[in-house]
Order: sequence, then structure tokens, then C-alpha cells
Amino acid sequence: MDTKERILKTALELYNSQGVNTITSRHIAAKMGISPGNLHYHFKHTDEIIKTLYDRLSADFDRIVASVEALEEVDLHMIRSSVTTSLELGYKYRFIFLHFVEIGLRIPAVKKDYAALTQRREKEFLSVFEKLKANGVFRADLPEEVLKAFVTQIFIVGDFWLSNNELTLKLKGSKAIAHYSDIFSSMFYPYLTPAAMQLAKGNQ
Amino acid sequence: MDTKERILKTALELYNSQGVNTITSRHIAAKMGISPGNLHYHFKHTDEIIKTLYDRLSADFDRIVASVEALEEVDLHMIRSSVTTSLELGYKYRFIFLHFVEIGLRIPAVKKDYAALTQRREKEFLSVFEKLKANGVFRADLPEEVLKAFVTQIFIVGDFWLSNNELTLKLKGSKAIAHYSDIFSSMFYPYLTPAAMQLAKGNQ
DNA sequence: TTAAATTTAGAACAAATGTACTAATTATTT
DNA sequence: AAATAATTAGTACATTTGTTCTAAATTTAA
Repeated sequence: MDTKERILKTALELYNSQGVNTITSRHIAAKMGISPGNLHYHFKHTDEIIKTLYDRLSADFDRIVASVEALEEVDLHMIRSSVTTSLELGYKYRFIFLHFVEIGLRIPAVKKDYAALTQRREKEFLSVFEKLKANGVFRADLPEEVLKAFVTQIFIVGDFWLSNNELTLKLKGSKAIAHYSDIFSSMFYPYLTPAAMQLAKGNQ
Repeated sequence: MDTKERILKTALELYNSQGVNTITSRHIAAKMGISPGNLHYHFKHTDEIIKTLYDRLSADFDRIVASVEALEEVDLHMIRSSVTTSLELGYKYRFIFLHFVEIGLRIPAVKKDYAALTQRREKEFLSVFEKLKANGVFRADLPEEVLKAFVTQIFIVGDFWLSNNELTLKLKGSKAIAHYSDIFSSMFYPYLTPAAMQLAKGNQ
């Protein structure tokens, strides 16, 4: 593995475990056993490290969403499994979510990118919900406004479940993912038709 | 107003507008036109300023929750109005929510306090939900687990709607509060009985 | 094998930060 | 009015941080 890749790996580890504000370029270099000069040869500015990691997270998420969108039929199983995959990815890059606002302030490109992404995602989610309605999975008696609000809820919980965990339960790894997967699944429950509710109960 | 109070007021302003990481004790002193030495006479450590502001927020929230708990009958109106009051309070101290994880890391007392508070609040919310069930406002066919998950959702959205706003819409003041009040109200919608849903539609 | 390019170490710099210290000023008490 | 206490300004210090610079070492190309 080349130095650049090792820097990214070490930075991710340190940011995840100690936070983005306490870790400096010197810490990363020290942990790797290289000089600060060397680190700054590969990344002129420390923020470039963070930006690169954010871009990778973003690209990985795109792949997950694309795989759901490609499906003809969307059912609860698919949703549950892609929720878990998303949470796993989030956990891998958890420092970004734990310090989202700070990073957004520090690196405007991240904020811009995320704001644009949100708008795209909202449409994608609403169209998935329409499919679920058509398949008799989602209730048909909910106003458009309520579904839109549900999308925002999903975004907020999706972006900040890690912060909530950090401030309360402090679950680690797969335990955190399992717990918040359950919460995500429960979020959908009241939106289901009675038939879909029965199905969901069985699979829990 | 004495100097200590002016420090808190100025700090709140600066933290809210520029973030907790960019603002230092020197900035606060400069904005007030006092010396750094004077500021540190009143607050030996900068973190004491943040802790004091957090304590005030926490106390104000306690009063809101207590006023809801004191009610014999809880209905949707009351919920909506205390949601709005809560959001207004959150907006006033928004820097805390925008930097919750950082502040929790920097000031362990805040984290401890918040973790304990969450546990108390969970019980309080669940008992309010029971009242709503008894009054025919909430559906009775939802599993206990789903209601517990709903409480967590409310906490996450309640703590991070400001972060979501910062990263996406960037609404200011009453516009932000109005928008996220609607989202909060919509969150409750799928949990309502058909009768309560009718009522809610009318009042929107 | 020699020349050129890349990578690395280590020192150095300027700016910023939290906070301590000293002395002066102002307010309060006796 | 004198003495004491509280408040304030201003300076100073040690530490940290991002980054730059220089020179050495290593790798690659000719």
C-alpha cells in the first residue's frame, strides 16, 4: 500500500476514534511513523484528507441507492437489507457524521455537495415510496406532505444516529448497527398497510 | 447587566453565528470591548461559559416538559404548542445542537448530564403516549417496540433538526422553526387513530 | 551507470490559543 | 477618609498547529 493510501487509512482510524478536531496532521504522521513533511508532500492541506474520505463515502452511498433504484419491485426485505448496508457504511466513516456540521463549515465543498445530494435523494426516496404504495406495502391514505416529512425524518435519523449513539448508549460496531437498524425498521411500521404489517411482524 | 452576564450573552451570539470551534475567549472579549484578562477573571476556563449556557438550556427544557406532564388530558393541540416552544428554545441555543458531539467530547459533564436526561425523558414520553392512547388519539395496534423507537426518533430529530437545516435549507429564525414544526407534526400523523387524523387535518 | 524525478525526514516559522501574572483602577466597606 | 476587596487592562508565556523549506535518500528512467 502506498503512502497516500496509508495516510487515508490512518486518518480514518484516528478521526473515528478521537474526533476530527483533536487529531492534527502531526498526530497522523506520528501514528504512521512518517514525518510531517512527508504527510504534507502527499496532502498539501489537511482538509484534503477529509475531503477525500468524504468523497469515498459519498460514492459508496451512491452505489447503494443506485442498486435499490434499479429494482423493478421494492419490498420490505430489500429496504431492510439496504438500510443495514447503509448503516454499516456510515459506521465505517462515522467521524464524518459525528462532526458533520464542523466539517461542512471547514470545507465548504462538502456542504455544497451534501446540499445538492439531499435534493436528488428526496426525489429518489419519494419515488421508492410510490412504488411501495403501488405494491400495497405503504398505506394510501397519507397526505403527500406527511410522506415528504417522512423523507426528512429518514435523512435526519440517517445522518445523526451515530451522534445520538455517541451521546447516549455508546454502542460499538455491530451492536450499534443492529440497534439502529431496528429503529429504522420500526420507523416504517406505522406507514404500512395492515397486510404489510403482518408480514413485517413475522420477519422481526 | 453585569460583566458575567454580558460575557454569556456575547458568547451565545458568537457561538450561534460562527460556531463553537472558531470562536475563542479572545474573540468574545474583543467583541465586548474588554480585555482577555477580564474575561478570564469571570470564567477561569472557557469551557465554563459553554457549560453555563448548556445548564440554562437544560433547565428551560425541564420547565417545558414539566408543564406538559402536569396536564390531566394531553391532546394534539398541547403537543403542537409545546413542540413549537421547544424548537424556539433550541433555536435560541442552537450552537449547542450544531456542535453537540464536540461539546460532549470537550466537556464530559455535558455528555454525562445529557445521557442521564435522555433516560428520564424516555419514560416521560412513553407515559404521555399512553395517555394519548387512552384518549383515543394514538392508535392502539402498535407494538411497544415501535413506540419506543418513535421516542428515539423524536430525540434524534429534536436534537439534530438544526444540523439538518444548517446542511441543507439554511432557514433562519421563525422560518426554520415553522418548517420543522410542520415536520414534527407530520411525524405524529401515522400514529394517530382515524378520528384524530381527521382532527389534525382540520387544524393544519 | 548516470541523471533525473520522487519521496522522505527534520527543522523552522508564523499565527493562534488558553491562561497566568502584574499592576492599575474602581467600588465597597468601615 | 482610609482600608479592603473586586474588577479590569495589558502583557507575557508555553503549547500547538498548519505549513514551508532544505537537504538527504531512494526510486525510476535513459
